[in-house]
Amino acid sequence: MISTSSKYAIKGVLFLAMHSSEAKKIMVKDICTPINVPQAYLAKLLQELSRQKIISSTRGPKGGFYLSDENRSQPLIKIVHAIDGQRRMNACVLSLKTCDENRPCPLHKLVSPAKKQFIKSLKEKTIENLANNIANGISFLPL
Amino acid sequence: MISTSSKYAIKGVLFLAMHSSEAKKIMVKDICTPINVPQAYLAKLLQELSRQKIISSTRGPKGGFYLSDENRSQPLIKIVHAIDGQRRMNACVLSLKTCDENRPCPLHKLVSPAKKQFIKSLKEKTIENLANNIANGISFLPL
DNA sequence: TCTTTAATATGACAAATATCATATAATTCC
DNA sequence: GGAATTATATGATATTTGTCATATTAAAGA
Ligand code: FES
Ligand code: FES
Repeated sequence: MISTSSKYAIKGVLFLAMHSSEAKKIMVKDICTPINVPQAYLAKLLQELSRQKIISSTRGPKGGFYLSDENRSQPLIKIVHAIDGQRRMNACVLSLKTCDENRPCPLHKLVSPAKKQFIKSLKEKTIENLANNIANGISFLPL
Repeated sequence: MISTSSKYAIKGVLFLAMHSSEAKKIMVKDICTPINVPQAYLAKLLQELSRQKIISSTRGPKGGFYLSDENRSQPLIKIVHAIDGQRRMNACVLSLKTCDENRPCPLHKLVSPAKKQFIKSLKEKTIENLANNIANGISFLPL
């Protein structure tokens, strides 16, 4: 449903949301350990997100990754779409060509409401929203 | 969330539910084409399910796979547990070690209700239930 | 302008998953 | 009992996904 890459990307972005700012950029090597993701892998993912303008970065000394205010206001789903593409999330559980109400697979009715709800959440909740939850002890990031 | 193998297995079992009986066994080569799954792959999966007594089989001429009445009354989740193991389905979306309410990851609240609901359906609905839906044109199997 | 620092780009490598192939064992029918 | 048939067992290959390594490019500061 959601790839390991996306999971890592989300972890990384949420970490940035909590600890970085335009004034305080963070290097991958300082992100990977606390969120428990291999450094080179995370680097690749953050680079991709940066290319897609979902997060921000600058290189050189004092450089690193960070989140602008605009970045923070983006919905979570942007991350997973950037990494997994648009299709994966919307695909049929049984991998039928099309997943729609007209010609539903046997599992469609079981899974569709649940999945719609999840996708809705991903579209509604912003990076900032989730970061706030962590900050407030409502949810937890590492490990 | 649910592996390709499980998808194939479910397709195969549902096909058996619709077309087989103790008196009418079906060979893999007659199942794989209509449900669009590679023959050798499907064979392996059905063999595994047979070993785990989730479906039935006999070899030799007039042999093949089939579903007994007892087989039909089993919940869907048995198939996915047999193929994917117990863990996969219950794992945290972000792959944290434990997924529980006490120390939820940032996505837990977004995905947990949806997933619980889906798992519940898989536990409640029997193979027969879904087969009936197909028979009644409520859902569709092939492709 | 030169050195250092960090992201970027590219591609090699490893592991997991999915797919295919072959030999063996059990059942039926003659 | 022997030939044909079909599941079973086992393992090889291919593809995808995840991981690692290296060289390049841009920014900062002296
Ligand atoms: S058709 Fe399979 S999940 Fe919608
Ligand atoms: S802790 Fe991540 S989904 Fe429950």
